[in-house]
Amino acid sequence: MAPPRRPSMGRQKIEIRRIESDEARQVCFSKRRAGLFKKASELSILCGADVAAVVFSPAGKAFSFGHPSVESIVERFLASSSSSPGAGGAGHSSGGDHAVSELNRQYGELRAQLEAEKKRQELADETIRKERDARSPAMAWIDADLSAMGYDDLVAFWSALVGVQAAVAASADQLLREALGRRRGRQPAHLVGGVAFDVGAFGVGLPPPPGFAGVDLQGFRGQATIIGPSF
Amino acid sequence: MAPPRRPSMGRQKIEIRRIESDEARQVCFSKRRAGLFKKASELSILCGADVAAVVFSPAGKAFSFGHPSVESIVERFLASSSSSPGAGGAGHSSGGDHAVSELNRQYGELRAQLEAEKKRQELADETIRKERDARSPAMAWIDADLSAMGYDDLVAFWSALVGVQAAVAASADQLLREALGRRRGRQPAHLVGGVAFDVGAFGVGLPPPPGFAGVDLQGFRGQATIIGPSF
DNA sequence: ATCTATTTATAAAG
DNA sequence: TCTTTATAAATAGAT
Repeated sequence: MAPPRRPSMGRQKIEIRRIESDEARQVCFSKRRAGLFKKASELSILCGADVAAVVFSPAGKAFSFGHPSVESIVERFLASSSSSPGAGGAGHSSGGDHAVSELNRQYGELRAQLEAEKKRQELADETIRKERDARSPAMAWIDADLSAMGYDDLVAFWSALVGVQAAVAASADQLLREALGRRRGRQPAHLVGGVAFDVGAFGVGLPPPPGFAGVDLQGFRGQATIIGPSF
Repeated sequence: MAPPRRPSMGRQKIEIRRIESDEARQVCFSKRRAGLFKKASELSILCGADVAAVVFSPAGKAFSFGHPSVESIVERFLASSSSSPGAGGAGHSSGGDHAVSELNRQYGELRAQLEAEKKRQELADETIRKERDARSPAMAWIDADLSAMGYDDLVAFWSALVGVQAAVAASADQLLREALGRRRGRQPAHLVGGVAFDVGAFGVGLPPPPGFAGVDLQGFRGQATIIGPSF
C-alpha cells in the first residue's frame, strides 16, 4: 500500500534571501506585508505604543500602517532626530507621468490602510461584545479576589453582601405579593404586614447550596471565582 | 512518583488588548519590537521591498528600522502623500484624462472611508475604556438585574450569596488567624478551635451599611446596580 | 537573559 | 487571491 501522500508538505524552512521567482516573491510580499502590519497593530494595542510601518513594493506601490497615524509618527520621528538639519526636503522635481503612478501608489496605500483599520475595528467591536457578554449573562455571579483583600475590605464586602441579600429578599417578597395578589382570595394572615420572603428563614450558617459549597480559598493565589448556574 | 513537573507552562494565548501590568507590558514591548523589526528586515530581503518601521515606546523613546533607511522611505512617503493627487499636473501624455479623474474619485472616496473608520475606531476604543473603568474600580460590587429575575432565580441568587458570605468569612478568619499567629503569644482561648471571624456575629437581618441601605427595587425597570465604596 | 510549551505565522499546494 | 495543511518561528510565562 502506497504511503498516503501528505496533501501538503507544510511550511518549509527558507533562507532569508531574495526570492528569485517573481510569482513566489509577490505572494510572499502580500502575506508578509499583512503579517507585518498585524504585528505592528498588536504591538500598538498590547503595549500602548505608537507605531508606523511603511512598505514600498518592488513595483513602487506604497502600503502603510500607523497608529494613531503614519503622519503623526513620522513627524515625531523627524522632530526627535532633528540633529541633522540638512536632512530636510531634498528638492524633488515631480516628473511628468510620475503623477499618475503616484496617484496609483497612494490609492493602493490607502486601500491597505483602510483594511488595517477595518481589522482593528473588528477587534475593538469584538472586545466590546465579549466584555458585554461577560458582564451580563443574567449576572456575573461573583468575581472577587478574596485572597487579595485585607481584613477591612472583607468586612466591607460582607456588609455589601448583607445589603444585597436584603435587596434580593425585598425583590422576592414583592414577587410573592404580586403573585398572591393576583389570586382573588384574601392574603394569608401571616403575610399581612410582613414580608413574604422571610429574610430570617435563611441562616447565614446554612451550608451553601450545591455548586457553591466548596470555595477553596486556601492556596488560591489568583482570582477566587464563583460561578453560579446559568439562568 | 510525582508527576514530572513541566518546567514551564509554555506560551499562553493572550487577548490583544492593553497589558495592564507595567512590567509585563515593558517586557512584551521589548520582545515584540525586536520581532517587528526582524519581520520588517525579512520582508525587505525576501521581496526586495523598501521598508521602514518606527516605534515610540509608551515612555516616548523612539526606535526604528529602515531599509535602505528610514529617512529615505519617510521622504518618499511624504512626497507621495503631500501633493493632492492629480494636482501635480505635469503634462503626461499617457492614459486618458478619464482614467485619471476616475482614479481621483476613487481616491477621495477611500480617503473619506478611512476617516470614517478612524472616527469609528476612536468611538469603539472610548467605549471599551469607559466600560472597563466602570467595571473595575476594585470590583463592581454587584450588578444584577434583580427586577428581571423570577422567584426561583432569586432563591438561587440568595443561596449563592450565602455561599459567598461563607467564603468571605473563611477568608477573613484565615487572615485573623495568620495575624494572631504572627504574634508570639498564645492565642486567646476563645479562638482555639473556632473561627476568629465569627459568621454568626453578623446577622442577616442587620441593617445594610451606609451606601447599601436603599436598593430601590420597586419600579426599577432596568438594571439594579449597587456600587460599593472604592477600595 | 534563558528556557519551554504553545500559539502564530506562513510555505506549499489546490 | 482564498483555503488547507504541516511545520517553522515567535513568544507568554516562569526562572
